Amino acid sequence: MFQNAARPPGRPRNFDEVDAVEKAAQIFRSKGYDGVTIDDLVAGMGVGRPSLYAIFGDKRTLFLRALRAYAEAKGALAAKALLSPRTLRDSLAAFLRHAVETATEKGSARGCLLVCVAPLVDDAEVRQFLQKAAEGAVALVESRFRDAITAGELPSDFPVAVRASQLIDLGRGLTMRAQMGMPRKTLLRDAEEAADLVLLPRPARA
Amino acid sequence: MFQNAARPPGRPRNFDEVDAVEKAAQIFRSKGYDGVTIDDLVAGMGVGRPSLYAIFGDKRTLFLRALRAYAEAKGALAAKALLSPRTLRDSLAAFLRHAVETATEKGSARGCLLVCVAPLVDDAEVRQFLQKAAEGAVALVESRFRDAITAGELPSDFPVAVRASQLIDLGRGLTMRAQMGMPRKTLLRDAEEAADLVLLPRPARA
DNA sequence: CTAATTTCGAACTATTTAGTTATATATTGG
DNA sequence: CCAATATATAACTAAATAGTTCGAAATTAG
Repeated sequence: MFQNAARPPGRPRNFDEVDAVEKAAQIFRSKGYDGVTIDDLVAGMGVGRPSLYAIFGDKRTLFLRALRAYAEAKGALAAKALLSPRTLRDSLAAFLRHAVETATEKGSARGCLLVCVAPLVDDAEVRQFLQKAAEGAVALVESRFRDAITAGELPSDFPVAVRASQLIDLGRGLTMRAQMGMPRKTLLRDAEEAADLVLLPRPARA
Repeated sequence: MFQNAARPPGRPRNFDEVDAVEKAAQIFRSKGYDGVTIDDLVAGMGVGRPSLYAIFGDKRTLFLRALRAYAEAKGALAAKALLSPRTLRDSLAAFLRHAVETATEKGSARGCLLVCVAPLVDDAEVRQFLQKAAEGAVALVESRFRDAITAGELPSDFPVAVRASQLIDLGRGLTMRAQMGMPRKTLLRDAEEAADLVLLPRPARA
């Protein structure tokens, strides 16, 4: 009863659907939304033009799907970097390093689909998704801060919400700079500095 | 001898060149580079199509000109916000508030041509310009920090370069969030928090 | 008023692009 | 082998787009 992958009737596809969506995400990441033509997608995904329309719908629909897949994958990796057992300082640094590394990978487009290209897409559903994703990222960092408070790594009055949002903003800044061509080495150094910054204690009250 | 604006021969233009470039910048800002068609520019700039080509060249050339004009105007305002006589804390906050306000102006596109759209343009000259502009912004903040050290507002070992770069990154983050539709009120609050953050003293050495 | 100059407006051409259709091909099930 | 199904390849259509051309209009100079 494990043979649930019975081949469906009809000519088999000569591409993998999940893989094709991943490729679409990379195409959008490197050319932006408006810069991508259907021909770019047909060529880059290895899917015939009629199949593309039949299976993935139009460009907008495909973009949304690629965006969701990208965000899910990236979110999982980011959570792993942030939540693996380590000191708080190292968690935050690992989180930012991961952002820098994916944004400066050799042989792939610079930048990030979520940070650099999706915000420019003029579409309500995309905007809504981005807002949710951003909220999720902040909440993840915030929860890491709270764990640190519980573990006694941070004082209980540490401003978790503010600092979490600031860490994400600093990560966005690093990613934007990656997109602009700043070298990885510089950005990795700045990632460490950013992790230090958001952990600075508030000055003692008067 | 002040009549140096002698009318040139030929039919006079019925648009102002500087004003048209400004309008072009707003069109690019609201639709991105690839999203803008020549027809968009013709309609939005109030310039006839053949005149547009004759006077401004093709889309890429016009974009570069619009970008330079936008950056110059924005840079001047940012410098004014940053360098007007006030406390350091208020200078930084004013700088970030200004970024938030222009990125969330009613009746105009959200975001920023420099932060949100130009980095996605796949063009060496644009990239080079952006790098210079970013360097300039950091240098401006850095020099404000140095003034503050001279004025005794900051300790002489304050890490001016690192914190200046971080302030710009935080500003980029705020601008990206503006583009994503976050309300001005929230962003203005976060601008204040960001100004406070980059001024936190380093912990006393052991 | 005439000639020269420059812009304007509209139309035109060639190219690119989105989306569809038609036919051939590969597979399952009987 | 035959019918049914799903995909692949290529060609097609209609629309959008970039860039140009051409005659009319507005101005200066003589």
